[in-house]
Amino acid sequence: MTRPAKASSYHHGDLRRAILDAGEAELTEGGLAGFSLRRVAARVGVSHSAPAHHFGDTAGMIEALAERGFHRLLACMEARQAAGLQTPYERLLGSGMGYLDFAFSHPGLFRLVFGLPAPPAPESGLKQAADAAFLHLAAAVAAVQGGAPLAHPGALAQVLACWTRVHGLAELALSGYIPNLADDPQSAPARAARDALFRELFEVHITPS
Amino acid sequence: MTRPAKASSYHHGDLRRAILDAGEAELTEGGLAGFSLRRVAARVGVSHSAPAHHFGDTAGMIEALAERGFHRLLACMEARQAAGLQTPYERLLGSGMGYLDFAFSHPGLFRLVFGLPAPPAPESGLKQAADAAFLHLAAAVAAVQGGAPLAHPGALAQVLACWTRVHGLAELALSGYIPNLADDPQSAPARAARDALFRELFEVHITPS
DNA sequence: TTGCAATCTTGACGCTGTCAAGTTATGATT
DNA sequence: AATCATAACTTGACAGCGTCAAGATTGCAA
Repeated sequence: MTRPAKASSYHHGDLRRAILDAGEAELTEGGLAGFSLRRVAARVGVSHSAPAHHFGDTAGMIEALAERGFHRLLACMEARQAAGLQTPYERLLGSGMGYLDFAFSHPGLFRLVFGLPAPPAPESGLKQAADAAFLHLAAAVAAVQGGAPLAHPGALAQVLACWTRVHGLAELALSGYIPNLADDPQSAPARAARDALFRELFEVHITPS
Repeated sequence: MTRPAKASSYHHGDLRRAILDAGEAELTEGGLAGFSLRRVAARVGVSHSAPAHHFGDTAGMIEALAERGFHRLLACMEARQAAGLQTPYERLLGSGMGYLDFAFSHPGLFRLVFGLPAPPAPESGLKQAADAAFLHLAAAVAAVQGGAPLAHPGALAQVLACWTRVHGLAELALSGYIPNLADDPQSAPARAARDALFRELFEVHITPS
């Protein structure tokens, strides 16, 4: 339950969340390139340095947005995994499709998240959010292989193989390098096309001749 | 043979190339985030708006750098493919390793190149450079499969599978999400570790249970 | 030699992030 | 109930940024 915004000028009530919402909207509309703390502040209707008060500086706000991004990524993967068929393999594919859903429904946020260096500080919320998303994937792979998540080095390689494949597809498709995949990315047919291509590429095995 | 820079203030001699060199250096040192036309100009020793004269605006300069980036990417792939063993499959793996070489030796340029939308204009130098890199990969895959490059839809899927795998690995490793791969990226052991992981991930096949 | 076009500089404008200082509201203490 | 420390937010200033218009310089061709 979030407190509603107040009418008075000072003490907005939930300004931190409001600024993050506005930042995400700015990211959606203009991408990371034209991102500006002052425009975010103007969109919320507060002074130009209110964001810095909550996030320190630009890097701090970017980091807070990235943490949000990881939460959204995890939510997308969980939603699609749950909607998948009942075999572990289909559920793993569902997680990958959720990964693609996130990339195409929040392209600016996706680029922001993975443009940042991996969070090093173990106690940061960003690191925890990133770990949660990674562990979701590891568990999905373990469910297919029938062992505990990341039980042995080979299991890590399996997880990394899945991750790099879906991530590479997301990045290249988002940039427009994969034909007929970036047109009207929110539509149901576009999503179906992404899913089909992901399934195909995921299973391709290049055989040494 | 490039003309040497002149001593006189006006008419530098080869300013366009000098500015691109400086821009690449700035990218290496500070990444895309802190990129500034004015610092590039200062590094070359010309006025603050000299870059704009050659590239129009910031986007124009970014685009010119991206074209350079694709050329470097192709050169890295060709170098490693030539150094590979004689089987087509090993040569394909070599191209992928060259892709990783480029990503780790020019991380800022790599991020710039693939952060841009795919070039739409067919006559642009950027589009031609991007196509050349893609065709190199398509040819390497075709050599393994024994057909002409991109002869049928299945061949395109094979190429995309290779591309998304190496690209996803490059992106995630560059961000530091893959352990023990971003430390001292230029060293020979680091490169060997990248190559080994790439080879392993490239061949992993997730089997439906 | 003259004139023109390309090359580069200079100066100005608004926008940006950041910092220091000031203003207002909250909530705990007395 | 009055006080006061503190958190929340504003205001004003500063340097750096991209971009544009105008001016200065140079090479080249006629």
